[in-house]
Amino acid sequence: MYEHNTKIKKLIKDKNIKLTTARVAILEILEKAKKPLSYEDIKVDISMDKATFYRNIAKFEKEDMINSFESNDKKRYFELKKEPHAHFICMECNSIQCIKNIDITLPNYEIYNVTINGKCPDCQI
Amino acid sequence: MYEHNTKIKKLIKDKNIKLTTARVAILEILEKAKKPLSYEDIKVDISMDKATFYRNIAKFEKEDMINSFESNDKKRYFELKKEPHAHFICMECNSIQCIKNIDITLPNYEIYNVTINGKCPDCQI
DNA sequence: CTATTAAATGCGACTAAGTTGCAATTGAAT
DNA sequence: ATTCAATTGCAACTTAGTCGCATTTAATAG
Repeated sequence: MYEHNTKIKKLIKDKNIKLTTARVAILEILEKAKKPLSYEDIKVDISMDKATFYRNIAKFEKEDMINSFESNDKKRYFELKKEPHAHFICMECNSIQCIKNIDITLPNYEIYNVTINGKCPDCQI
Repeated sequence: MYEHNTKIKKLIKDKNIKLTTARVAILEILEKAKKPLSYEDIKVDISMDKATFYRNIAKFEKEDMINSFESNDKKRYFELKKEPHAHFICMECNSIQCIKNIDITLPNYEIYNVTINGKCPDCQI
């Protein structure tokens, strides 16, 4: 059905959730990608029902394993949670870029996610 | 049909778009609100077809009169464009707050919009 | 190793924000 | 007042994401 990978398996086992092929597959793709992916994106690589995908994503978010945000194209994008960073979304070409050299703090607020919308260097006239 | 207001009328006339009652009504409500509103929000005050609302919003955005962003509840929120500022969206209570004392610049990027997701002070345990 | 059972999967039907086509209406300009 | 393009409102549509339910799978106990 899907490929396997011991590192990813450990990641799942460490949380107390069931180790399933679908979960391994999702996390493996997210790790390989090294950029946020949507359901449409993962579907290119593996055929998985969207209900399964989104239900697992919900579980991963609850277990604090992934981040997500909505892009310009109305789709949610997901990535493995590593060092916190912001995302830039270009409103011209819809590309998504991870922005690491920015950090935002607001006293008394807990910040999960920062999204910056605008025009990327490539899309300036 | 809707209320009128000379200040808003001027705002429309200054762009080269038609002055219609729907447009006056939308801008007037956005101005009164002083916070971003969704279609659902404006519909509480005036009965306007959603196609009319969204088509006018699209025109306002094209004319650079308003800002918009998507909140946690999957709805788009709109506000009159004034001083640039970020928005904080609480993922617990879905409230939206304007954050003025933050400014983000990225060399070679044009930034339209910054959204911060997290937990607001009221929602910390 | 097999039986048990709670959790996970996949399918199809559904939801809801936003979009589109089109006929009727309105507002700016002559 | 007349004209004509732009705008409005309705209904039908689109589409990402959700939900119910019957079937399958993974973890555990025996």
